Amino acid sequence: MPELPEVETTLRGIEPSLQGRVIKQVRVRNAALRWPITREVQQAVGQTVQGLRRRAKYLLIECDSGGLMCHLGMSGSLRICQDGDPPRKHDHFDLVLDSGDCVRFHDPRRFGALLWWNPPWQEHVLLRELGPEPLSTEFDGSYLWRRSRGLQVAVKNFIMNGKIVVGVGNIYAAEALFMAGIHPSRAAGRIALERYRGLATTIKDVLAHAIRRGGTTLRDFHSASGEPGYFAQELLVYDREGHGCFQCQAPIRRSVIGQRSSYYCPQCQR
DNA sequence: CGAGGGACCTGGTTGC
DNA sequence: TGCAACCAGGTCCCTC
Repeated sequence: MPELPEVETTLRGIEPSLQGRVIKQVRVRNAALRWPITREVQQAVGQTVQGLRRRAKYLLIECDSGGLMCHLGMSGSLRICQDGDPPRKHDHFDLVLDSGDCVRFHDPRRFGALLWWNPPWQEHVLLRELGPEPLSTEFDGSYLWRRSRGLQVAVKNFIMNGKIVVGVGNIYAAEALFMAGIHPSRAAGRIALERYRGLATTIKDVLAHAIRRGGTTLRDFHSASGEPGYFAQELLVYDREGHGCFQCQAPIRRSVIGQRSSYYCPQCQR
């Protein structure tokens, strides 16, 4: 479900309910997420939420000292409800606030995570080695070009590698490569600087545009308020196998690259 | 070091 | 209708 735009949409949705509130309770119904939820997260109890931020696809809830860190994995979502609303299946934890609101985490596949971090969050082991944010100025074509020299890996895997750049998931990798006219299985080290300039631009464009649209809803993504995202209607290649390319009418192809489905136009992408 | 594959989970869809 | 196979938005970790 969640790529960077969906995480950003979620953050914006829960922020008004969390900002400045005291966390009264961290209620764990099922600790068996990607990593077991530990007792450390109870340090949040009694602390005031100072702010929310996103790093890669991690949501950080900054408290007075330290904070919580949540990842939505493949199928996770956070929504605001009232403490006392009956939990549904797969509602694994709640952050109960002094307002009576409750931030509720739902995740059928349980690839998500809830962790505690001690400051500075930048040094957390899961965040320390991450590449730049795609929407930052340090991420550009020359950065991609520099990092890719000598690499044989497919460019699609390259841009989905969080040590290179964060937040580019399977959907938006396919979309950005199509818009840049680059074949997803081309070796990353065999792409010229000019083409990387184009790719960095399309990555920024597709992510920024999807955020404005409230994320992509393919199956079940809903924002914190329950609204679906509206980007799915605008996908150019993702999940369009056999349908005509919007640019040249050739049938869109699907192939597996790095164990993930990859969609591309065999005519427009080289 | 880079590249590739398995692992973690549940549920929806597809095809026999 | 039943059941098995396959597929899914992420990413860490192991092996070669």
